[in-house]
Amino acid sequence: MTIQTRRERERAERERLIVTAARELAEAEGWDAVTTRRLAAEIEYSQPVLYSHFKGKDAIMAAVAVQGCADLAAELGAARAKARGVRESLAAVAETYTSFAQRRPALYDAMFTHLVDLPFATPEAPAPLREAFGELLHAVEPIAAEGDDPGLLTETFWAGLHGLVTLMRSGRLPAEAHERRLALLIGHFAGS
Amino acid sequence: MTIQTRRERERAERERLIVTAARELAEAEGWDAVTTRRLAAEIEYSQPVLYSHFKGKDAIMAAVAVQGCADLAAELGAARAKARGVRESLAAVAETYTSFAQRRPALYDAMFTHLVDLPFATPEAPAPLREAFGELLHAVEPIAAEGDDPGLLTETFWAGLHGLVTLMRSGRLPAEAHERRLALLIGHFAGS
DNA sequence: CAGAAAGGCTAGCGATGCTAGAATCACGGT
DNA sequence: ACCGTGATTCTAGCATCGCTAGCCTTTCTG
Repeated sequence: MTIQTRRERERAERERLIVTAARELAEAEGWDAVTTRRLAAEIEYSQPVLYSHFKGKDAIMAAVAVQGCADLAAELGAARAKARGVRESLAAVAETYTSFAQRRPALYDAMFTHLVDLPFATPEAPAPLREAFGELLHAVEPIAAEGDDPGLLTETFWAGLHGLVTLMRSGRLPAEAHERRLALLIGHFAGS
Repeated sequence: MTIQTRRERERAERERLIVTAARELAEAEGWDAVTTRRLAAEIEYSQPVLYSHFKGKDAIMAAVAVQGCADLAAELGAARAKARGVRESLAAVAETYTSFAQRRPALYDAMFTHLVDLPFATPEAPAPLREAFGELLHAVEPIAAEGDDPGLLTETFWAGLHGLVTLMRSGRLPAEAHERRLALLIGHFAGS
């Protein structure tokens, strides 16, 4: 038994090694630099080892995305804890969200831009994904009008944040007006 | 002169052929199917011919994106012409925008998702891009409060639409609630 | 009509994701 | 103690990608 469990423990550790190496390489040089060869060299194993852990490169990106969602959820939670009122919570969460996207663009892409076959809007979604959405939900819920579905409102607000972030990062929106656009979005959702 | 102009005319025609072939292939089978070899076969020329017209595959996608913006601008203009009031115009434009994105996902990706080096938010941006944004601006302008910059408000509203579209198409938002989310977005911008 | 020049094609380079099959290692039974 | 067995890892290679160098044919010019 002990020998079996040691094997499994080492295997799990190597899997974590792969995911963190992929994340760090992506954050340092972008996802284009994360080739299977480069990643294999980084973990000091050969390429096929990657495929004994993950179905392919996309699966590795998905694992990175899940880890990223945990990070985001933690940051959002911390921001919400510091904020006082309802509107301040919303603003703090929104600011933290867009800041996260700008500080860690590669991670954000894996989470929300790249096509990846993760169950998202279902109960089977990985816990970190639901937690990150839950943080948004907690901030949006208080500003929902009677009769509004808080979940739907959160999704819509999230879409606003996501749109701002992606359009700005691709150069389609000028970056210098970001704060003002964010204020407009919050203003229109929190009721001026 | 005539022979020179004929040459140039034929060259321009072939360039249009490349762009439309790329667009049709992308819309039919997705951008992954648009390889330089496949595209060359489609236009019945060899690969290097593509590179005598465009710097690379990304430049071809950019040309397709510009063409797509012209299409979108036309659709938005038609929708706005039919609508009566201020709020109806906004709703019609929003509905047309998201419908366009769902009907022609590959085209939409080239325009607004794919990383492409087109000047966007500047006066040097290609005319179709400015026209498409102008259509949005015309619909959003009337609902801007005094003191609000209509351009910034349009950008923010656009971001909301873009976020809804991209998150839904990647499976991160459930598609069946799209209409209700869109109604929420419009409601919060047009003042309940 | 010979030479120059322009344009298109064949062939190939380096790199990608992924995989088959050889080789190596640790383990268990006699 | 030793050898066979099974799992694990690596070497080598496939098909395909975007892109380009260099030949070759065709066309224009003096």
